Amino acid sequence: MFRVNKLTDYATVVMVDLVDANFAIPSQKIASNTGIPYPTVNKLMKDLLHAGLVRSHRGVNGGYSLASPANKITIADIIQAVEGPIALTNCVNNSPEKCSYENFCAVQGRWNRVNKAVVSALNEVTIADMSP
Amino acid sequence: MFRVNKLTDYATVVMVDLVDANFAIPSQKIASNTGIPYPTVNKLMKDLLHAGLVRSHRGVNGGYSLASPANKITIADIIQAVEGPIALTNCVNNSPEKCSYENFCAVQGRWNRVNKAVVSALNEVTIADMSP
DNA sequence: AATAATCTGTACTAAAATAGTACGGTATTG
DNA sequence: CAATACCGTACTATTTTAGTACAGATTATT
Repeated sequence: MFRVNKLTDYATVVMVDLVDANFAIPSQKIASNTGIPYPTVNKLMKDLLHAGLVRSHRGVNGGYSLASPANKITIADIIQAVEGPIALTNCVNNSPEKCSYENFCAVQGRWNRVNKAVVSALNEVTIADMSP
Repeated sequence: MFRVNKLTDYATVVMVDLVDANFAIPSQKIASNTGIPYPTVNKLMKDLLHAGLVRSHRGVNGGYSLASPANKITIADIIQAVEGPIALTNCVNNSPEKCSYENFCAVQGRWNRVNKAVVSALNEVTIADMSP
């Protein structure tokens, strides 16, 4: 099935929960707000942090907040944060792997166009759009 | 990783191999043309046939041919043929499954917009575009 | 300075989806 | 009627994803 990871789905819910928050929200709170299990929220936050989509604050009153305005963070950003580079097939330019048929394949290079179209579609929707 | 199945990738190669063919091409021939293993080609052809993307002819001189002009068959068609309905998450309208958080989820319904954008991106590229 | 709250990194396990294989059966042509 | 080629189902192995655990690091508050 052609779909995003369940974790990516969760990640959008988490990100939407951070929209309009004035203070940092701890994982524990995010978990109870969203219904996503606490350990899973923790795992997600690490990925979102590494990708620079959220900021973290440790210690008492710590937690997470968005690193940019909600209308600047797109679905493509979230997918990339959780799943890595968007490469629909191995023969797409930014794929982390190589295609073994590359040399004689009839479609070589042509997936790039498809990939670009999908990435721009995913870049058109922001978490501000996803927020109630 | 956000990607199409390997089989979908193969399927585009197979479909491109059928573009400009004047006669039905047997699986065996498709396999040797493309480098995709024969049993895998067989499996693919069944899916493509069921989806109505190719026509089959049994017996001597049988094989497969495109069911429509190459510029009418899109990448979205092929993905759907091999992987089923395109539903990026469970909370998308045409998803075969249901989301268990549905009632209180903050993003409920909003993935539909993303899904639509992706589907139309995938419908803009045809196998004629993918063909050398 | 001590304490409690909270993030952070790594590694492991379990579950699910995908890829690949096998084989007996059916239709068509010559 | 024999050779060619499709067709349906079901199984197995592999890979990917999801979920869990836990020890360590940092900070605000008292």
